[in-house]
Amino acid sequence: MRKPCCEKQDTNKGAWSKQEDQKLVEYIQTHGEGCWRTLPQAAGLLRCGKSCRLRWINYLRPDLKRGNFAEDEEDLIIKLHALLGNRWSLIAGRLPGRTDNEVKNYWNSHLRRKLVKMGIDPNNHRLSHNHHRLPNAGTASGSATTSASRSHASHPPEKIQGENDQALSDAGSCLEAENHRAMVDLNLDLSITIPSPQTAAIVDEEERRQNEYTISRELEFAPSSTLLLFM
DNA sequence: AAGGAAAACAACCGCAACGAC
DNA sequence: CGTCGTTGCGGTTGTTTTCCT
Repeated sequence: MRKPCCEKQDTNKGAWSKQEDQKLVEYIQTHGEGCWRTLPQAAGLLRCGKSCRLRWINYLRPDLKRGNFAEDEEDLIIKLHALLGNRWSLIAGRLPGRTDNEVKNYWNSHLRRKLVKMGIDPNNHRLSHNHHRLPNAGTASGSATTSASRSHASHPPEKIQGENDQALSDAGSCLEAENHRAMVDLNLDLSITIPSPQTAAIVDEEERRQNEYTISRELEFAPSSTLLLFM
């Protein structure tokens, strides 16, 4: 039986105090990021390691860029979401100074609504049925509509199988055809190397990982501006 | 000014991946 | 090669703030 990550009875929960923040920052500045499990005790914090890690990554790290998202950041998030789905850490990785939690929250509170207003289904980045042609859709935040309207990318190609098994099983086989089509669309819109649609439908776990790697690599090396050009 | 609703933000939880042994 | 411990991720919930009536 695995031990829980922290002893529940002796840990603080909820908002962090200034003193706690200070202890954590000082400890990490002195010792660096190390074993999160042992860090709280070493730093004299009554927190579980997970909580410390989250606090550091999301709020205390010196390289964080706080404040409002710029328009180009918004744009990039939308486009990356269309490509990657809810993989916030990957998306955040393309936005210097932003954390996955921040991006996720911003998506849920701002961008999701924004897309809905534009007549775009934020789940799949396609035009909603009741907005077959929205005069200005796609102007406000760039050309998200372009790919969004044609792709079914909330389940990005490389995660069609596996990660979304439950959703897929619910949707049934017709969705596979839909996803299948999305892959073709992605190829058209995003210029991303994806295995042929024929193999995609039956891609196994290993191939899926491989695809994921391919896309990750492309994102890793493609400058943001290049991505913008594609979308 | 007060109260309720909505939005925004912060943090927790559970699970999966990964590495060490 | 299997098991275990740790870390990281994504979903979700709780709290605070802002807006509206």
